Amino acid sequence: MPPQSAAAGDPGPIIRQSLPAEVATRLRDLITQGHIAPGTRLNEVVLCAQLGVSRTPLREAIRRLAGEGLVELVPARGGVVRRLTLKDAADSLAVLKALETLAGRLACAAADEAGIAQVQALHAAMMDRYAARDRLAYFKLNQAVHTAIVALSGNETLAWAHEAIQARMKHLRFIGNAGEQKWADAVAEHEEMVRALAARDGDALAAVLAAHLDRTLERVAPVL
Amino acid sequence: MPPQSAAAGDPGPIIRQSLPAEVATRLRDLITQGHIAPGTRLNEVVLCAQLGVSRTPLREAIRRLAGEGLVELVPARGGVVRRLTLKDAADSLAVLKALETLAGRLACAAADEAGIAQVQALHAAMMDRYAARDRLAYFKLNQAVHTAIVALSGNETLAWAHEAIQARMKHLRFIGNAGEQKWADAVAEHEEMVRALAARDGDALAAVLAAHLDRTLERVAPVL
DNA sequence: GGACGCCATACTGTATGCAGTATGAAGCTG
DNA sequence: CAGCTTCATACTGCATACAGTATGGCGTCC
Repeated sequence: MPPQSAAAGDPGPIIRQSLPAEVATRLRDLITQGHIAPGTRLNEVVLCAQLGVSRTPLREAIRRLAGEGLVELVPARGGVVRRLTLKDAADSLAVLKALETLAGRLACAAADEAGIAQVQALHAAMMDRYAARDRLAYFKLNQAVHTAIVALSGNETLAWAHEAIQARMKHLRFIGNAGEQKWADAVAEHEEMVRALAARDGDALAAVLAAHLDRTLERVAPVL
Repeated sequence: MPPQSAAAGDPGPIIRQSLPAEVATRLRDLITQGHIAPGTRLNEVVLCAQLGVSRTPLREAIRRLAGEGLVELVPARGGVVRRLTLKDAADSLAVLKALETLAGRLACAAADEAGIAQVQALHAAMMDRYAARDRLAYFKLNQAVHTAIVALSGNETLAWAHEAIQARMKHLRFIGNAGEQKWADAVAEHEEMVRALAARDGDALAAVLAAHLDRTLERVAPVL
């Protein structure tokens, strides 16, 4: 969501808030979008040249991703991109279900009108990208909707945990959106979600979110 | 749980699996046990001398703790020990409640006899330390019981998230155990937990865990 | 011919040097 | 005397050099 200021490879000219954070974001994208395959060793020198930074901030970024569970740190061999099993996906989705269910109830109780409007705006933007069949943008807005709903709960720990676990699943969700019917189903479920939120019906929202995540497992299972 | 081999300050003689990990553990203990107060800036050079390591692994340890949410990383000022507010505690406990509730149900359904026996053994050990009023050992075994129950669920993501959030609360729980009555209540609730687990009554276990965590908030609230 | 052991290589892990920046104190001015 | 500016200091963030270790190829021995 935060605009990556220095997209080019050369040393950014403007102010930057945190180099390792930025590097981590870029690396994360590289992994989730499949440019670095699961099981691949992250060669530090190569990535240094590729991302235009030195080893120190790169290493910190790798550790950060390791903390999120995207890469595994094996001693004396560095970081390797974590390979997700079907069980991993099922586990993560089960936890996401518990978290989003809770978040949904809290959001309906605590959210202000502006927050709900913001979710609706994100949803509308997502529908727009869906209509245009812009998968990458749709994908990002999809995640943003879920994140926004969780944020509405007002529970920061909840948001933190959700973000961390969602990050692990990004790759799966990204490649798992194939199939016109599945995609349409997911979109329909999102419609329901936003309706339930607008009506502030916590139970309904929780139910829809739970169902949505169950279906998500079915949608991503084939790729594993 | 893993035995810290090189407890002394000098460079460890034997094999070590990962220096930053070990440093992170020691730093974590320092923070959770209150030797470093919340709000304190982590001066790298001082801690280097204190822990007997160089800046690089220490920095990595600090980043690791930042990833767990124990310390906050402010640009150009390094790491400061995070100060928990009442809201933070309430938020974390709400999430723990969702996680442990789920874990309890899964554990009752999936655990094998050996696993249940192990939890019972930990509980017995905890009761022993309670009888001896050994607060530090009780505290650690208490955490271990919760962790073991979550592990019995067989859901690795769940275990990961639980561990991460529990780490943030360790300090609070450590200083929040004051008061003989509160302590006795907590122990009684633990008795119930283990009984429900042994009976494989998922609903009952979930209910007890939920109540236990609600009470935990009441127990730690006074210190905030 | 196959298997074991040795050696060269490449990569990670650690230490240290250097630059940028925030901070606090001292001096100056209104 | 108060407030502001300026400068010195100390600390973080980054870069790079060094050391330790796993790995893959090659030669040798059985």
